[in-house]
Amino acid sequence: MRTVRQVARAAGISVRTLHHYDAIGLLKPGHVGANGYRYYGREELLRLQQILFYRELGLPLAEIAAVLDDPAFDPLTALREHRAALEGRIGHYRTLIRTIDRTIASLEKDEDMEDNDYYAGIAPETRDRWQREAEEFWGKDAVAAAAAKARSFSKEQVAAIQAEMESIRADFQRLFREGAAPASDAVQAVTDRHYRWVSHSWTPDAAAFKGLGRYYVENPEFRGTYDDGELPGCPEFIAEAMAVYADRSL
Amino acid sequence: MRTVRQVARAAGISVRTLHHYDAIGLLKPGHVGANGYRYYGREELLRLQQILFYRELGLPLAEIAAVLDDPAFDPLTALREHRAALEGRIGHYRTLIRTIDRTIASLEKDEDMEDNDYYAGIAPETRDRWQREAEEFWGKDAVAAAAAKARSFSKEQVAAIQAEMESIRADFQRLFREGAAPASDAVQAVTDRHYRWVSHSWTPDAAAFKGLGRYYVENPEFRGTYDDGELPGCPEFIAEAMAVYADRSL
DNA sequence: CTTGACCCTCACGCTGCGTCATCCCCGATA
DNA sequence: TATCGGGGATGACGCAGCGTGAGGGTCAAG
Repeated sequence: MRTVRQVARAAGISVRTLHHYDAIGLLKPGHVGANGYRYYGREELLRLQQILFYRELGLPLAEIAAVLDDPAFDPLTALREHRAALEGRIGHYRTLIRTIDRTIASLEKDEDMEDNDYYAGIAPETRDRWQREAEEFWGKDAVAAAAAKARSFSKEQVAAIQAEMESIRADFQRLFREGAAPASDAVQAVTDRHYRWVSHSWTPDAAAFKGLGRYYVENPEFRGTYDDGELPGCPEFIAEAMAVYADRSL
Repeated sequence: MRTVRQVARAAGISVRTLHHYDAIGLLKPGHVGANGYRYYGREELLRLQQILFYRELGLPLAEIAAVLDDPAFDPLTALREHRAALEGRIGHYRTLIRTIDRTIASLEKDEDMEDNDYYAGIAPETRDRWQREAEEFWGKDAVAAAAAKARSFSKEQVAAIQAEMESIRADFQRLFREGAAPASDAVQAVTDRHYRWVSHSWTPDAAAFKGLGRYYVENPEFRGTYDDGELPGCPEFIAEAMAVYADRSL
């Protein structure tokens, strides 16, 4: 029969943790003295070792309780699910790291750039053509307003915005390759980010957002941006996702 | 001037989130009406875009506030630190996954095994090699005695013992990462647990315990167990702790 | 009997909102 | 003008897993 402190020292945890485990019913002391003192026996120590093992693996305490208390609950299943969850997190973090790398790269480049232009790095004649096309599509005023707004961003903001667009594009392409449905949650989530991205310089309504989607399909320049020469149908996929998004959320 | 709902829809976040950002001072409305209504202008929307961008990268809100509010605070630095933190988490998760894989393997093997073998889940040829190496190191008799003792445990005991070893290993690695001294109380406490763990099947004297430490350093199999491919020096650290322990307590 | 070392029970804090519950406000309609 | 529906606002609890006091009994030793 060991006291909380003795158990805590032996197991390398805190007394508070034992209190907590007792409170949530994960590990109750073998005996409780008349004075309220907790006493732990061999059995509890073994259970504690099990708990700490699973905890080390990152399983939530509730899962641990389920594994230990429900004999029908298969630890193999629990571990495999947990493993999958961990891999998912790793993938997520890797995506974040890639985006950060791109942001860092463009921030570093930006430091020796003078103006804050979204389209820095793109040939002037191309930019002019884009502008003419955009004006035809949405009107001169809208384009001018968007451009003015764009110029108001700081270098960091521009860099962040560029990086975000790269990330969105990559996500769209990945989902397209994976065969996701335009109306699926995953695709719609990316579409939402895309909508917010567009909103940096312009706040389109449902019709305008759908129009932008069609623009991606019809304009060869944009097609090339999204299909990368090897993803035919990707622009249509994105346009469809945008149409769904517009109908649902705008 | 947009209301909370309008901003929330446009940005794809919830009204509650805006309330929250206001409460913690991350994003305050441009104006607050006499009725207490929050109104957001262009400036606030721009700031919100920035916030959401960094949030996607996984930066905590406090960090975001620092980046946006302190002009002296370099976003490059913040991003690089965050990147490093993400990589750290990835490494941690990978370690967990390896441990889980080992556990799954031993659980699976255990199911069609009759005897309670410590090294369930490890390929027979590997076990044989370990055995030969151990016999060279400590002698045939000692190894045979240890093996016999090991077979006397129940399944639960074996599981507990395995769990304890995992826990000890994790503690050693953590302490090593934290830069603890081999002779420090914390490290010696874990070393004591390790000594007691070893004693399950074998009661080494001071010289033998030190020898086991050297074995951890020299044997690539054990090195890999302790340095996990990213903690070079960890085996030496443990060996040193064991030597100190042996001199002091054995 | 007094320490000093332990034990106990609250209970807030941290992260980032989700989710009610309760109540106020505003524009449009009957 | 009374009313109603769609917001808007302010608490406040909940979640995960304890850390960290606060305030107050208990116990063994001197």
